[in-house]
Amino acid sequence: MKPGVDISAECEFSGTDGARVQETQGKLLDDLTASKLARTFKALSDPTRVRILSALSQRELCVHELAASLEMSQSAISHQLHTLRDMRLVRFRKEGRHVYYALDDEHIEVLFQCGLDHVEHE
Amino acid sequence: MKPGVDISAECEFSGTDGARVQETQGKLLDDLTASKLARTFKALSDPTRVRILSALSQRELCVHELAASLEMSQSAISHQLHTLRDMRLVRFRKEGRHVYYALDDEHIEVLFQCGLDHVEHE
DNA sequence: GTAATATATGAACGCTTGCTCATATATCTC
DNA sequence: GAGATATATGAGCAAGCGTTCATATATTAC
Repeated sequence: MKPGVDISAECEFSGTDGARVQETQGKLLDDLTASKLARTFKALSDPTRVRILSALSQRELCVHELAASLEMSQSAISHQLHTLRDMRLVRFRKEGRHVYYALDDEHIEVLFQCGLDHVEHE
Repeated sequence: MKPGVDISAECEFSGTDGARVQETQGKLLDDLTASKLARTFKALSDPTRVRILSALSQRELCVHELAASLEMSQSAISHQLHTLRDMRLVRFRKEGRHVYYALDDEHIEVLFQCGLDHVEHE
């Protein structure tokens, strides 16, 4: 009933609730970290990108090989590679007219595998 | 130069390329698994959902407490909880007018933490 | 030089997503 | 019963996303 330092919780037990809310807020992931984390997962949230990473986990591949392997247009693959590059999940090297892409680090493979475990675990 | 069993790769070395493509295709994640995996990551690809899961990793919370903790509308939180419920990432129990949500299993926490490691690792 | 190949990218379009707002349902208090 | 509280949900809308198509750039072959 007393006004208190409550934020906006209107649950029946406002006092206790306020304390729980404040404690939760204190331990909550900060906004920046939450956004970064969401961004990381978002990079892996599309089937095409997942398949690209799956292909690259075997060996480096040029754009055309990726397109042929996934049976998708070169343009679609290039656009997705752009996204993956922005996220620093892949690196590339040029060789003549070809551009070979590879996974940027093994850490993303760990995350990838971790997701796979979850899928198989269900 | 020979037509071969090539799929659609037109790289200069079409033969070798075809072999690499076929080998890549063979080891590639199948479509269903790729989609499931993408779906799993997509569930974690939004800052609001990340923050909800972060809050629930501390303790179970009712909708209103979540809304207050994240300083978001009850409706927005409810909609996201619906999504998380669909993905079986949270479970809930009713107690009077309240509905308390909690993480559904520890496995999602592993994946969550794995993503955090990646973010901090960068 | 021209032609072909390999890749990147901008525009457009349809689909999805995350929010708000209004409202429905359920429970509790009186 | 009426009114307040807690949650869920449908409609609507603006923003984002993933593709295609057309085109630009770069390299190689001739």
